[in-house]
Amino acid sequence: MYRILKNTNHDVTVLNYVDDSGLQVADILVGFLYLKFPLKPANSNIKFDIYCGNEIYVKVNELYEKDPSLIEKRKSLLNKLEEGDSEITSFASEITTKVLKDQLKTCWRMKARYDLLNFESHIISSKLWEKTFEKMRNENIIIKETEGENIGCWVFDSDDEGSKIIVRSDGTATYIAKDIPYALLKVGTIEDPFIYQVFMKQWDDTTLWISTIDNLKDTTQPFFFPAENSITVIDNRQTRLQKIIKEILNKFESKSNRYMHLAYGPVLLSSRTAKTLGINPENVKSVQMSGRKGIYVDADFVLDTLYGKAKEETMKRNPEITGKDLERTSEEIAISAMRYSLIKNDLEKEIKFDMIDSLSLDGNSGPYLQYAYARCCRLIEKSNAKSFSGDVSHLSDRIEFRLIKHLSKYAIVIEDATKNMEPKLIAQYAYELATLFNLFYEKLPILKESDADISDARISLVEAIRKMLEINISLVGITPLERM
RNA sequence: GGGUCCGUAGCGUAGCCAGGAUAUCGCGGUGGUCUUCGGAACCACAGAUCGAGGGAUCGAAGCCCUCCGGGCCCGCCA
Repeated sequence: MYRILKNTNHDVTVLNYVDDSGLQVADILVGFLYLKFPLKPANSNIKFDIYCGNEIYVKVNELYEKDPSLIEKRKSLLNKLEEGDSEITSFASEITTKVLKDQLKTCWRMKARYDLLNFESHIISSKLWEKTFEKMRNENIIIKETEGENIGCWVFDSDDEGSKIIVRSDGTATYIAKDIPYALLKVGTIEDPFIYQVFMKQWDDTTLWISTIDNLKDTTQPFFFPAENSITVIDNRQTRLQKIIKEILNKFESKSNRYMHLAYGPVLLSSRTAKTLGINPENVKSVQMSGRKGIYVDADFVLDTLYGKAKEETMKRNPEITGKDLERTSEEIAISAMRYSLIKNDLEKEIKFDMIDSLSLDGNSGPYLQYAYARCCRLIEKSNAKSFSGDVSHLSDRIEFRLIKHLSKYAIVIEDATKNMEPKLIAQYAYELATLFNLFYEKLPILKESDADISDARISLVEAIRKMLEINISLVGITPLERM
């Protein structure tokens, strides 16, 4: 969506909310401090984020059942984190930063990019949460329960979602609580308290900023808030919580129309793929992933496998591509296969991930689009055409008319995709264009055409297709390749 | 139980919101195209009572109702 909005002249800022506090951080700390997990994984090929998330986190959670004293240790760590114990806090920050950097590597590999990282821990330490809590109390948006099972908690009573605890009876803020000031910040109801610093440069040469608690007042500060419209992109399992947040925004000011939840469906594992991971689902079509249970496939593994296949194919077809070019080409093919499979269907529909099906580079796939583009490029290159002034009136075949008609729908498709937030429309449009082109290529001679007028017209048509493919596949984050 | 989303060939999907004629595409299957403009391609065939039933309509996969089946949400977890 970032690419689509940006290219339709919207001023877009991409925020990434980093969940760097709470229980899961304490779990990892228990692993390092009490269970004496080494600071570096024994196998140096394992990324640090995977090490923490899939080894330490899993083991620690298993051990809680056998050794309840660990739970006490976690609680004491959590308290120290919330009180800001300097030794524990800085260790935690060291760990979460390392995890974050490794997670970003994978995101970047898939061509995601961000403008700003916001940290959950900063929502607390900047007093943003405190101010929001005070406001909500003052305006009676939340009330303190004096009886019943939620006694002592601050609760929001939603009109149609029931009541929701915002602050626990021990005074700590729940998960949803920290989303409220963040939402208020986005629409501009509260002032931005953060100071920003450059975190690093990204793959697309843009700057990634982070909020910081350090004092850097002399530096030039960028402005990130407020936004005219904010789009919160999150799993459709969070729909209920997002509705509650919207409702709370409305209690402050009627700005909730500027806050929208763009939901997407989760990636599930096909039962076939789940079986290969040792789970035996009975009569079930798909299985939810769970890091804690070890039921998952990780993105890097899939990309690495795709990369291997793409490399093999590329070497077979294009022996002259070698070295860095070969690596780059194979990587771009792998990424296009993955990205396209994630966006070609409805955003809200769950994605059934199957290890075997997803490794296919044929049919309705990202590489198919790249292939059509590469074919266009080679035709243009071989034609030695300097300009494209072929006369369309020389075109007369039905397939040529269909192509021209399809090309002309471009603006409508982009508008539709943008207004309705449906990136799949662009993917589908590009796929149909590629399909029509392949048919055209198969049925009609282009360079071989003996009539020069017709040939020129067809070359011009190919150039139009090439350009349109380039624009559209780029919009969905696929890199056009001249050779593959 | 309440809310919500979904059910289209063996599998995965488009079309549904803004109703029109023989329901899209891919994978898989079968059979073809090929002295190649690069076969990651193209063509053909087989494969679907669009979950079931009812309703309004000249007309329903689509809209309304009922039922059946399934997912997700309904934590002082995040």
